[in-house]
Formats: sequence, C-alpha cells, structure tokens
Amino acid sequence: MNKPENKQKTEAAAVTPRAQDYSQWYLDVISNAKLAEHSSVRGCMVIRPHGYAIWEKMQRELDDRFKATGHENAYFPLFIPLSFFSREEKHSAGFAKECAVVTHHRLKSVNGEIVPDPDSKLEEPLVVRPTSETIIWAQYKNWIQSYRDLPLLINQWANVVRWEMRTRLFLRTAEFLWQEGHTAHATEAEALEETWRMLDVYADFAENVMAVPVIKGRKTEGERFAGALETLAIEGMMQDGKALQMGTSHYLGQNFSKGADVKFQNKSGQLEYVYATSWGVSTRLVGALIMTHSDDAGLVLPPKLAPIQVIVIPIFKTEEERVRTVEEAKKVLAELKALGVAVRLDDRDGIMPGAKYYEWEGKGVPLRIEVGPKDLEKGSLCIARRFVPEIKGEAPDAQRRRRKSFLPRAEAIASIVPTLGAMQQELLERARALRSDRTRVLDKIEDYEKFFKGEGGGFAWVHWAGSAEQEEEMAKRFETSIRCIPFEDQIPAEAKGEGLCILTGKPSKQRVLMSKSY
RNA sequence: CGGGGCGUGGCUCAGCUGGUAGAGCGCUCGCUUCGGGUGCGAGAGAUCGUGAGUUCAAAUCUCACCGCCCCGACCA
Repeated sequence: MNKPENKQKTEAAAVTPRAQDYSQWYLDVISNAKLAEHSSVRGCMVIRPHGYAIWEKMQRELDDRFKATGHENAYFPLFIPLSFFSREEKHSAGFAKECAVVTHHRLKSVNGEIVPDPDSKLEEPLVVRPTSETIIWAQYKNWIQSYRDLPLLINQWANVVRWEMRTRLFLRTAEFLWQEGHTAHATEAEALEETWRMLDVYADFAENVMAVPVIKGRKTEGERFAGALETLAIEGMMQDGKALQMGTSHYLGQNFSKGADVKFQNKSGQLEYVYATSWGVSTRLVGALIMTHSDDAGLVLPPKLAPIQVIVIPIFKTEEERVRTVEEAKKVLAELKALGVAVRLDDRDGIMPGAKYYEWEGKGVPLRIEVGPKDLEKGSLCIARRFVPEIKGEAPDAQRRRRKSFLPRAEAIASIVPTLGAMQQELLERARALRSDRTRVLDKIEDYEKFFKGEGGGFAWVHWAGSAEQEEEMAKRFETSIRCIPFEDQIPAEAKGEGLCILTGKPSKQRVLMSKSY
C-alpha cells in the first residue's frame, strides 16, 4: 500500500478494500500464472464453497420462478459445430470475436512435450458455447412440427465461455455460470409476452431476493443482443454510481427459427416459422450482490442469500465455561435449525471473541448470537446485527451499541426470523436510498457534464433524440451510455413527460436512463 | 494489438549507488488473554518470473522472453 501509484490493485468495482479481501472467502480470480505457468486460461472465476452456496440459493429462487411460469429445465451440448454457429448471421458476427474453438481431440508426446496430435485434427472445429441459441435451435427443429408442440418453454443451467479481451473481477470472467431460457411460440404476441414476463421475473428476483432495486427497460439498437429484435434489461446501480446490467430478456422474432429452419403447422395447416425468446442471468449477480451492499467493514449479504444467516459464538474464559457455553450454543443452534435458519457455530478456541466478530462481519453474516457466562446466568442471549438502518450524524460507537441487544432467551430465539426479514427489507431500502441520492433529472448538457465529471455521477434521466453517432459522442465525452429506454412505469414522476433532447434540442417523447456502466 | 505500471515466503510489501534475502499480516507450538482485533516467546515457510550477458560476485546492472495489473478497442 506504500506505492499505490505503482501497484494498481485489481479495482474490481464499487467495493471497499476490506470487502474485496473478504470476498476471497467466496470467490477467487485466478491469474494465468497461478493456474499454470504457460496457461492461456485467464480471468476465470473460482467460486469457493460459500460463494457457490450463494449461487445455489440464487438458482433455487430463480428456478422456482421459472417453474411457476411454466418452464422446464433441460441440457444441451457444450460444443457447437462451427457450421451451426454460422446459421444466424448477426448472431455469429456478434460473438465471433470471443469464441474458444476446439480443433483437436487427442494429445501426443513429441520430444517430451505434450502437444495436440496433428493426426487428431477435427474435420469441423467445435465452438465452446458463448451462448446456446444455435445448438438449441438445431434441436428444436426436431421437436417442433405442430402448433400443438408450442409453446416450448425450456431453461438450461450451464457454463459458457466468452473470450473477452479484458476480464473484470466479479463482473466479466472468461467462463461463467448462468441460466439461459430458450422459448418457442406460435405467435409474435405470445413471444413478446414471454419476453416481458421473464424480465419481470428477473426484476422481482433482484429486488426481493438480492435487495437490489432495478430499472426495467429496452436496450437501444446498439446495445441489443446479437440477433435479437428487442432486448430488455434490468439495470442496477452499484455503490460507485455505475450501472450494471443484471439480466436480459430478448425477443428474437423469427431470426433463429429461420436460421435453423424450424417451422410448425398452424391450425389452418400452413407452415410458419416459430417466434423465439431467450433470457439469462449469470454469476455476475454474485458480483452485483457484493458491489451493492458491502461497506467498510466488509461484505454485507441479504439474509435470503446468505449461506450463513446466523453465527453463534460462545464466550468463555475457563474450560468449565467453555463446556457450558458451547453446550448452550449447540442448543440454540438446534432450535434455530428447526426454524429453518442457516446457522453455524464458531467454537474455535484460542481466538478472541472480538476477532471472531470482525471475521464474520467481514464475511457478511447478517446476525450473530453471543452466548456468554452472563447469559447463562440471566437466561438471555446477545443478538448483534451486521448493520442497522443509518441515523445521520450518529457516532460509530453509538451505532455499534444500537446493533447489539440482550434479550431473554425465548424472545431472542423468536426474534431471529423476523429480524432477518426486516434486515432483508432494510437492505433494499438502503440501496434504494443510495440510488435516489445519485439520480438526477437533467435538461442541460452543462449540468450533465457537472454531474458526471464533477459530482461522481450516477443515474441521469434525460431526454434523448440523438443518432447512434451522437450516442457515441456522449460516450466519448462523458463515458456514459443509454442504459435503457425505460418502461413508462419505471420513470419517476418528476422525470415524466415530453421535452427536448439534452444534446440536440430535438423534441423527445420520454426520458432515457443515462449512466456510466460496467 | 497500442499506451503505461509491475513480477521477492500463503498475502501486502522493503531491499537506494552489486557482496548471494527482510518486515508486517497469516500459519504451527507453548504460556497468557477471552462480552469488540490480548500480550510474550519459539518455529515452519523463498532455487528473488524464466533464460542469457556483464562481473571475482547479480534480487540488484544489460538484453530477450514469459506472465500479471491499469487505460483503450470488445462485453453479461
């Protein structure tokens, strides 16, 4: 830290140094050198067990929502024959620059060095899926003949590889886990409805599970998914004011069904191409979670996604006290487990209680229960929250005191579940407040410049009627882009209505969301 | 690929003008301490990114290569 100007740390994102340190309990980003001396694998995310537990919880919540909207899970191949990949022109052009390609199927030792066996060259190279539209639609051709086969509503949980030129901790790794939904419909209206429905599912998940408020809207043509007619997205704001695209839902029209020649016979016996959608969210959401809620003390996790919701810490001096407090802690543990709380005991000896507090707070555990000799005497428990709603101007000491409460045992146990629920809500409100602090309704380009260059930026609601080139100009001048053209109901009251484009002065029907982004 | 910055124990780094390795954190052991990061002592752990060159002598100087990080083009 002595020479920050020399050693630029991986500036992952809007995360404090401590939060970044503790995030290593959940995630590692392995560098090339660490993986293997001459490896070409770079910027891959290693998800440690606790990080994976977060992803598993996300999966479960999302999967429930997918099932509730009539979807089923399936699995398709990792490898896509090159020829499949080139069936949809725009799509392949969009992904061509970032594909890993398999060309051989065997290794050989030549002069003690292991190399791909030249004799094992594949007739047709295989592309490691950057997304699965092409191979899935190749299958759909076999599955769809009649209107009775529609709609086909399928989701896949998988890994994909995108060979980005530059990767970014948490947000853009070369390989990532995600889910991709791929649906086929008889009519455009039905496909569009699906596209909108799944965006709502994502928005609901972001807000109610991740406690990250999002803006729903349409992407501009330039930011659309390669091959889509319409791309919808949810945009969240990270703590540094930058936008993060947290999920997308695409209306693909007949592009892919035409590319893969997927036709169905409608009720009147005519052949028609089906209408398609695709939608996805990825492990990027784990990054979004960390970047949205963390503070100076480390990570903060919403109770609904915390792998450990409650940490129980016995406090003891003597062996006799250790036995008694651990015994009580185990009882507390069992009672909370019975209530469905994800709870863990930290009875490590030789580590001071204070050190444990800091450690678990850094790791984002929402609640801590302390079980000490005094509690045994009084029949009480100490409950400490990872955070409490902020009071402006409050001293850190006072806040710390407010975080702790001593309650009669039964009352304490009974309070855990409601408290977790309250904390979940408080996080969402805190994130909303932060976002609203950093959101402006702007009409003059000078104010825009001041906001993004002087005040650190955030979300700006502005009128826009510029061209694609003028969007580019905005990107060059301010490093901002149109994050989305929001749905009508997403625009705050003070930003509604018609006006004049902030750059060109041309009339505009509604405001768009502008921001710097990840 | 272009422009910058860097490669030294697990981590963060020190080691200026050459004399062949240090600290803090972490880890192990012992005592001490334990309701917000105890203190003390002992210990394990590094072929200084790789290769060549200069030199009696290279972590240090030269060159090449490899790799990483930051900025740009790309992007969930």
